[in-house]
Amino acid sequence: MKLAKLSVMRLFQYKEFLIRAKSIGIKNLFSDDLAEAMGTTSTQVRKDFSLFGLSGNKRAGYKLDDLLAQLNELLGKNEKQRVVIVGAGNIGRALMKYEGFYKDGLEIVALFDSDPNVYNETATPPVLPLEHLYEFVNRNKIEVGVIAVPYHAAQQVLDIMILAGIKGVMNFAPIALRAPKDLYINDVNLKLELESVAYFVNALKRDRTKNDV
Amino acid sequence: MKLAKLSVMRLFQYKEFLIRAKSIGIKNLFSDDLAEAMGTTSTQVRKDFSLFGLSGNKRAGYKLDDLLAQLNELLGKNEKQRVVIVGAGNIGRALMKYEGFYKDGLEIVALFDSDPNVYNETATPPVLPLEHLYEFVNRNKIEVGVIAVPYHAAQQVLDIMILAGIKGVMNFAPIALRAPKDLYINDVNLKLELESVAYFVNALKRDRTKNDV
DNA sequence: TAGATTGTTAATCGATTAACAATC
DNA sequence: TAGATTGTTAATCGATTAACAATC
Repeated sequence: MKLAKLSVMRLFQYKEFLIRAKSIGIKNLFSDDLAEAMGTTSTQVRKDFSLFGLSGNKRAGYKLDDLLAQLNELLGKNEKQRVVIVGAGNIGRALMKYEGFYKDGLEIVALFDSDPNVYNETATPPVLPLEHLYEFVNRNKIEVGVIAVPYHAAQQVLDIMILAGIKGVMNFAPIALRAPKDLYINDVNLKLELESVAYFVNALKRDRTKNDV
Repeated sequence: MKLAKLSVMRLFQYKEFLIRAKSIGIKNLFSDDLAEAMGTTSTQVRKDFSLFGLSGNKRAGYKLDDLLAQLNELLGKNEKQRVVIVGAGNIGRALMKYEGFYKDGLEIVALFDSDPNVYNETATPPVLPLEHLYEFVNRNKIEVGVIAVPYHAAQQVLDIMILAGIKGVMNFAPIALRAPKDLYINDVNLKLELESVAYFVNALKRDRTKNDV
């Protein structure tokens, strides 16, 4: 299957919206309704669906329950995905505390850190010594990891993860990680994202000023 | 100026790398060195530079100090950008505590929340009542805001921000916000990012299984 | 000079958007 | 049926990559 990363991301968002729509009693909708809610176009919606074989009815649009069932199937809601987080700093702990994961099939099973002061083996999820990372991941066959450590530690953590069997990583460290091609890496750089907002605000302001003159 | 969003993002990353390189005494480098460090190609690096008029020397590559100075100029390091965060939950507080912002020109000047239990007017930055958002932003001419509230409150918060004069927003709420075109919005959906990692891990596994058969 | 590197133009790739036939 | 909506094919757009001339 082709990756079509951006389409997949939107499928997750359609799903999110459909769950909300269902909760307020909606039973059927058109691609236009979805587009409107998502801030995209109905063409985009139908294109995404077409890519993944999701189909509706040429007269009555989409049946919400059917669509949702198909999306759940496609996106693998049914398989729980267990996740470890390395780094119990600000970001690691924020993710740990986020309650929204569980109902969508994501389970944070443990955090790891190198600082003994934050160990907490009896918490849920437990915060464990970094040295246990390999063994924990390997024994529990964990496939998804989050790297939320300072940049100078990130590559080292990733190397352990790979050895232990991790197949996909969400990386918050602001560094280009080296990894084999079959590892899926998703870099998220929050400082960069915020910096870019500031940049574009300034850039647009300059533009406006220029055009005013 | 064209937006070239992805190029701008990379410029910030080049800058980050140059600062580290400088700290270990490097004085000159080639596009190839930058590419290697960033996990991209030298063509990409030179293309990015070319887009923004950054030039090197056809024989000796780039002088680190010059390049850094030009990048700082371009990316506006010199203007401090003040930022408000709305929502003092997990994400809002994690961002607040992040120390890396200040040295790159970003200053979190206040958080806002609707829960009186988290108010703290004397902290740095202070956590203030949401009702003060409009007045604070307006009076201090803040232009950048972060939305880190639950999705059902996000649009409301954005509307206040816009009225108060905010021009760019980093939005963590998983919802498509409605806003005039001249507002710059950067959506960051952490759950979605993690879900997609899990998805691609499964998808690639399926692929591999299929090919093995 | 010969070799290495930059900077730019052209080609390719992937994703979005437009157009429109099929059909309920 | 006529009108509305889907699903797909073609066109466009933006970003990346390849090719290569310029030149230090």
